[in-house]
Amino acid sequence: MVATSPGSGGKPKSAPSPAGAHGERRADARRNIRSILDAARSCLTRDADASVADIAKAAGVGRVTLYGHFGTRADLVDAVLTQTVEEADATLDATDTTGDPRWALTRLVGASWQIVHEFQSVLLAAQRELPAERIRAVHDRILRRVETIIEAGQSAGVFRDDLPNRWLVTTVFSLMHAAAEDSAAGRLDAKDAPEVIGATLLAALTAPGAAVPTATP
Amino acid sequence: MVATSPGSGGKPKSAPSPAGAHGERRADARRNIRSILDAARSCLTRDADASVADIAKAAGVGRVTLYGHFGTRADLVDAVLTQTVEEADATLDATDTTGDPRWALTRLVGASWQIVHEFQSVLLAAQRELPAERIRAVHDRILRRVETIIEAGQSAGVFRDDLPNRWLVTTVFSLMHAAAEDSAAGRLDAKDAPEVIGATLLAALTAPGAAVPTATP
DNA sequence: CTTAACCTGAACAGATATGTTCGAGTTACA
DNA sequence: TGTAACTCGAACATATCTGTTCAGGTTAAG
Repeated sequence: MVATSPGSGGKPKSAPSPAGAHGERRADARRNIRSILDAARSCLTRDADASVADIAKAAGVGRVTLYGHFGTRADLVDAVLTQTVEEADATLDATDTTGDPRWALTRLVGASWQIVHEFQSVLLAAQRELPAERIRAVHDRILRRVETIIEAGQSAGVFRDDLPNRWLVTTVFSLMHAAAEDSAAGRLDAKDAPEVIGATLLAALTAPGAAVPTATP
Repeated sequence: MVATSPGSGGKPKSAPSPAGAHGERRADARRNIRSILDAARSCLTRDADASVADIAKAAGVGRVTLYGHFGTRADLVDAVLTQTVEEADATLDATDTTGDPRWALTRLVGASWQIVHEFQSVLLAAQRELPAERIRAVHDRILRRVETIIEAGQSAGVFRDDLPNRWLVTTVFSLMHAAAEDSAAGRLDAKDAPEVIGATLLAALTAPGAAVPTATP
């Protein structure tokens, strides 16, 4: 037996917990986990259906080793998604979300676009393997960020208040990912995307009766 | 041999063409094709990953019979998608798209919603099996319809002209399907959807500097 | 009625994954 | 340097689905 603790007798799936609790693995193990995660992201970015074997090979690691760290393909995909989203979240941490909520949103879109665009395929893989609620949960922090900006805009009277906020958040995400798809299909130039998305969202969030803001200053 | 003409020697896939050209099949064959198509739509609506065996059983037909009519699972999914979209297109034919393009669009959204909502899972199945370009092609007529309304709105000066039209079309579709997902996840009441989508789109399509229209008269 | 089209279940062929197990070899680390 | 953690490849065990073939039974249609 490698690392799977044979404690409980249930399904041995998705519980390769190696040492005690976490983080106390050997140096080479940690190194391999990194390699696997990197390779997985790289492979899934190119092909959302990349097999575990492909990923292991790309990581320069045996398939068995991979399964020693990730009990299931789904676990691996989950880990990659989580890591990627956390990275995006870190980027957003460095983004100014103060001032006029309209430009705050514009900045947020601009900062997110790169990652949404590049790792679109990872999300696709997740959508095929993970339950929708899980994906939603992973995005929770980012979702909240968007909601906060929307609420700020509503308080400031520059964003509409006549639709459910959850829907407005959905709108933001939906258009970002739609742009990523259009970009992948060659229907939208990636470099134009942030501006296009921003312009669309700014209008979409404007209250009926109010004027759509013209351009980001 | 059942119906597959052994004419050419290439791959016998996706070419179960039975009789001469088309339509000249026996009555029971036509009946079964209908059953299969209906069952497939029903099954795929509940589960986008429904197997061919499930569909055949639901259709009250042997699996072999199914393969006699549809060379491949992909062919079947394609047929179901095509039929569904054509149905939607027929509905849109009965929809008034004259008059103010803003309300024409609202009406179009309202007429489409029911089908988009109900058969969302069929689209999902198609996205897993068919190339994106094919899906796009199937939607061609509907896509064009939307584009026509957008152009009309631009000519009338009520829709924005500062973004690529293709993107505006994408926006319309994206929000419709996002609403379907939100609805399936219980985040949006299906009966509110047409109004919510319409209100969002009307704003999104408004030109910078102009006022967002208030409500459908 | 006669025949060719059609249907049938069962069984075969094959691909393609995912996980797991094994025995033996490395490597980190105290 | 000893030992436990870790890794390796290969093979095994499923599983699951897609397509295909067969041999014989129905049914539509002229």
